Formats: sequence, structure tokens, C-alpha cells
Amino acid sequence: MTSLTEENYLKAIYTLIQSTDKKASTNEIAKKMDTKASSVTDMLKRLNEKKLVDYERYKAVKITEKGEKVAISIIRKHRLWEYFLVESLNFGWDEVHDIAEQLEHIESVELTNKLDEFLGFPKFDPHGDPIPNNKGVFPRRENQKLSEVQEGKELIIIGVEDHSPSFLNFLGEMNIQLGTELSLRTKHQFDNSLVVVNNENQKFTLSQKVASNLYIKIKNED
Amino acid sequence: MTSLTEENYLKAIYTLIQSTDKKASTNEIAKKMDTKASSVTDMLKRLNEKKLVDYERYKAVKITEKGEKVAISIIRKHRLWEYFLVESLNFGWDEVHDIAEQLEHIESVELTNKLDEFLGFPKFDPHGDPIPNNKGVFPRRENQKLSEVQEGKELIIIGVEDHSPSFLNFLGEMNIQLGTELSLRTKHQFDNSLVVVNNENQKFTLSQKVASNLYIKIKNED
DNA sequence: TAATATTTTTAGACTCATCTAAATTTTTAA
DNA sequence: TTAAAAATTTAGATGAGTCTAAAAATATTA
Repeated sequence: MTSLTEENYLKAIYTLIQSTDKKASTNEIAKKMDTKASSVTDMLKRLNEKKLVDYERYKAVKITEKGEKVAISIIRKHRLWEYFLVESLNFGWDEVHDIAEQLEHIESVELTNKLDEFLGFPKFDPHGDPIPNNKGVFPRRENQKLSEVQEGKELIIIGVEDHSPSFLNFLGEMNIQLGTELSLRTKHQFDNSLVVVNNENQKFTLSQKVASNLYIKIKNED
Repeated sequence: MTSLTEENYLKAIYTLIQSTDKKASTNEIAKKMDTKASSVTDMLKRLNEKKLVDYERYKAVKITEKGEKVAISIIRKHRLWEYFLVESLNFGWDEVHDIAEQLEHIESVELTNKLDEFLGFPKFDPHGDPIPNNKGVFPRRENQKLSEVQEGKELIIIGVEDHSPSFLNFLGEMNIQLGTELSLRTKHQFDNSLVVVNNENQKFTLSQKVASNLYIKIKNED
């Protein structure tokens, strides 16, 4: 049995290890969980006891296979619920995070699988993040960012890195959503900002920061 | 802010007061919550502190208006989620209780209302229990039980009192579900068992205990 | 109404998850 | 390579929710 709090720690540790490297430090976890380092230490001892992480004091933690399974299950539930909230209940993609944070802890494998089926086995959530299947396998997603694209290319927005409402609202104002097609006109050397054109022939500039938060797929390239 | 545990106590107290009379005793609450009387006392003090119940020691508790609002909100969510699980996800009516017990604590008024809308504003859940609307008002339901019906009457099953999987499975074997129409042939004086006939002309006997767990509406009577 | 039974509450302890403040270990950099 | 800085852990406390065992209050019944 894993408690709600334990599940949240495991999710944090798992995503930290994914995004950075192979281990997560106490301080990193504390920052991500918005808690104190001493609380993290306490929890790491408990998770180690339960064989959900490999932990030795003063050394960064690794997640065990058992712990990884829990983390992936939470992520699966989170993303399926986000999909449900947006596609079935008509929430905006900027409104679903906090609700999904709660729903991800509902415990019932059958519920998760029936929800998955009801939704038509979606591969990506409303932010373009891959949804693991019931075996825990993630679908492959292109990991190229808009900031890495060459001038002249045509591309499609397939995901966002930053999930904050402020960023998502900003994209909304620019008429950018998943599936939006853009053509990259110019890359300014000076600040790495980009000039892009959309399907309605609207031209606008995106800062390096914005571009590095957008996952894209080059058009006609597979 | 009400915690998950506080919400469960309030729900228990509210339903006890509904079903019995005007007040709930410590022991009754303990039984319903499957916990010890001393734990109940502790919780009643806390709920009283928060003005969710009116409590004086050694006296049975009453729920306040504030507490009632919380309880009704939990019941609303529970029943809407049950409806969703059965109607959208194809769960059986005997499988949804435990999952709904978890989902009822998800905190988002907007979610509840959007779910309600998505489901088409259902008035009754899969067990025939009334679903309060977003103002907390319950739809009216006939409260007559099968055990109170006179011989010769035609009736429709509109609800069950006992929600246990064993009872619901038993009904399933008898081909009884919500909406099932029956005609009451005979009432045996000896043990108050009933002989009924369904639409397919199958005749069977129902014990007093079963009959007193079925809510019905007399056919052609409104 | 007094004795007994039942119900309810208190006292004290436990677990989970958290905190602050102080101590320890590791890392960095002079 | 040693001193300072940073990261991490320990010690001790707190709050929510629970428990057992004992005490107190209320209800029952002879």
C-alpha cells in the first residue's frame, strides 16, 4: 500500500530522474515537492524501507523497479484524467492540472483501464505528453523543440514543456494549440527569437524562451 | 477546509440523522464508520470546533447547516460519479461503491457541475438514490417499499435500500434491476414473503427481507 | 431509588507527515 | 589540503487521526 504522499514523492523522484539524469538529490526533491529537505530525508527512509527507492544517507536516491511502477501508474492516471477533463468535460488545457493531481490517486486498476477504453486509448494528453499504456509502456514522441528548428521549415506543434496556466494562456492569445502548423521564417541571431507564420498567414515573433517550451514535429518528415 | 476524514464523518452523521431521527449517537456513528467510540468523540470535538456539528458531551449530535452543506455536496459527488461509472464506463451497479467513495472527495465545484452536465443532469443514481442538484436540493422519490404493497398491484422497481454487492448480485440472478416491472400475486401471511411475476411471465418468491430493500412505484398511479 | 448495565468520555500512546534548529557530512575553492 | 560553503541528516516537537484501558455519566430495571 502506498499513501497519497508517498505516491507524490515517487512521481517527483521519477520525473526528476527522467528530466535530469540518473539520480535525484534531497534538495531537488524538496524544491519540487515544495517542502523542507528534512521532510524529504524522513520520507526517503520510509520509501527505502518499503523498497520503493534505493537510498543511502548523504547519497542521491535511485528509484527501484517497484517504485517506478507506482510512479508510471500515477502518471498514466494523471494524463488519462486530463484527457477526460478536456475532451469529455470541455475544460481548457490550462484548467486541468490541479484536478488531475487529485484524480491521479484514485485507486482502481479497472477504473483506469475502463477510462482508457472509454476515451479511445489516447496516446497523448492535452499537453502532448505521452500516456503510458496498461503495461507501463510510453508511446514514442518526437522530442525536438521549436528552438532547435532550422529556418524555412514547416512544422506542427505537438506538445508543451511548461504546463503553467500563464504560459498556456499566452499560447492561447497567439492562437497556438496542439496541432497548430507553423512555418519558421527567420531566426534572429541576436536573441534567438523566431519569426513564424501560421495557416491564416498571421506573422508573429516568439522569444527563445517560448520556442524552447514547444515540442514540434517537422512536417512531411515521416 | 474539510479533510477527507471529516467529510466521511459528516456524511455518516447526515445519513444517520436522515434514516433514523433527528440526532446521531456516538455509538451509532462509530458503528457506521467502523471505528471506536473514543475516536468518534475526538472527531466530534473537532467538528464542533469548526461549527460543522452541534455537540455537547454525553449528548447526541446534530449537524449544522454548514455541515449539512458539506454532507450534501459529498453525496452529490458520490452519486454523480456512480452514474458516470455505470453509464459511461460500463461498470455493474454492484462494482461502483468503493470507487465512488474515493471520487466523492475530489474537490472542484466546477468539475462536479461539468460532470453533471456531461451526464445530462441525472436525477437518480444507479441504485435509484436521488442526486441533489448544485443548490443541494434533492429530487422527490417515491418512498414506498415492495414489502408495503397490496396484493394484485402492478409496480416498477425504482431503487434499492441495501447497496451491498451480495444483495445486488442476488437481484441480478432474479433479473431484477431498476425499471423492472413486477406484478404482486400473493403475500404469504406466515413469513411475509411475496410471490411476484415479471414481464416474461416468470414467477418467483421474494422474502420479506428482500422486499423491504426494494423501493417501488405503483404502475399507472401518476 | 438504588444497583447494574450501557454509553460516552478521558488519559495516554501510536503512526504519518510535517516543521525548526542544530549537527554532521560532502563539496568547493582558496 | 585545509577552511568555508553547501547539502544533508538528526533531534525533538507538532497536528491529525487512531487505538486501548480506565473513568465518568447516563439509562435501565428490579
